[in-house]
Amino acid sequence: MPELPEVETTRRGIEPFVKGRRVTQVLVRESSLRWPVTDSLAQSLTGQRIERIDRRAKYLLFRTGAGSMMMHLGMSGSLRILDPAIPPRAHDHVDMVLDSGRMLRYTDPRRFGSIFWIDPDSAATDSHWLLNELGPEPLGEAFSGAYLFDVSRARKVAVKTMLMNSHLVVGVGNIYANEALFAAGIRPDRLAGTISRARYDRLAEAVKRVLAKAIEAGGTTLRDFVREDGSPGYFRHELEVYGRGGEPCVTCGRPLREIRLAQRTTVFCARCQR
DNA sequence: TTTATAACCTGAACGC
DNA sequence: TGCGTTCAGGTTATAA
Repeated sequence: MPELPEVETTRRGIEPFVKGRRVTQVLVRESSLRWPVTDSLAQSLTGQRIERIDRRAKYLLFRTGAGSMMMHLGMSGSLRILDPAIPPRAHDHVDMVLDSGRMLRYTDPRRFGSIFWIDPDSAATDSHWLLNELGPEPLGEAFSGAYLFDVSRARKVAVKTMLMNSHLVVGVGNIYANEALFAAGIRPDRLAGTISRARYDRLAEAVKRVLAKAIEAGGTTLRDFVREDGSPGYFRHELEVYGRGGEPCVTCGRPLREIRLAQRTTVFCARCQR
């Protein structure tokens, strides 16, 4: 499920219940996620106080004085704040009981997510091997039209594929890549190296706008993280192209085209996007 | 170095 | 109703 806005919404949703709390018990029910959840997680995290939760790309970093728990939600992961007495259901893989009497529960049917313990030095500098080659945050100042123009010059790949390359910019998944390219009026299959600086300015601005709007929309659902039923905190996207192949373009009314690009469903308007 | 493809899993939706 | 097929919002490893 989660793209960057959902991960950020998750962070904001659980932080009030987790920040400042000590972890009294860690229960790993299923350790075979994207990478194995090792014993060091429970050993190191138990007894620690979580000082804050940061986000880098789609990773959540639970900071403690002794290191950090680094978590990725993969394609189907979610977190909820629950009463520890609530029995686990299928795919509830990890529980973290807090000294508040509540519990943070990790659920992930497809098990594409991951949970690591990282030592204090790596945690302080974000030098973990999964973090240290990531591109800039899309909502930060380092991400701009000038940056995109610069990194695209020698590339012979479609602009949408480049936008989803986490080494160049993090957090732009399939949904928001489609949406941002529509907003910027750029065809997803246009080669990255052939797009002008001015158009990259529009694209960078569109990426920021689309992501910020989605994060804002997530704000209305924060309370869902403490509900027992249903999946937490995800919101209905207001999407203009994704999932709408064949339907009329919201701008010109022509049917939206759907193609496969780098194995991912890609939707665009052949008239509005050039 | 850049790009393409396979792989990790399960579940939902769809067609027959 | 049941079964097989396809697809899913992520990311890395490996091959070309």
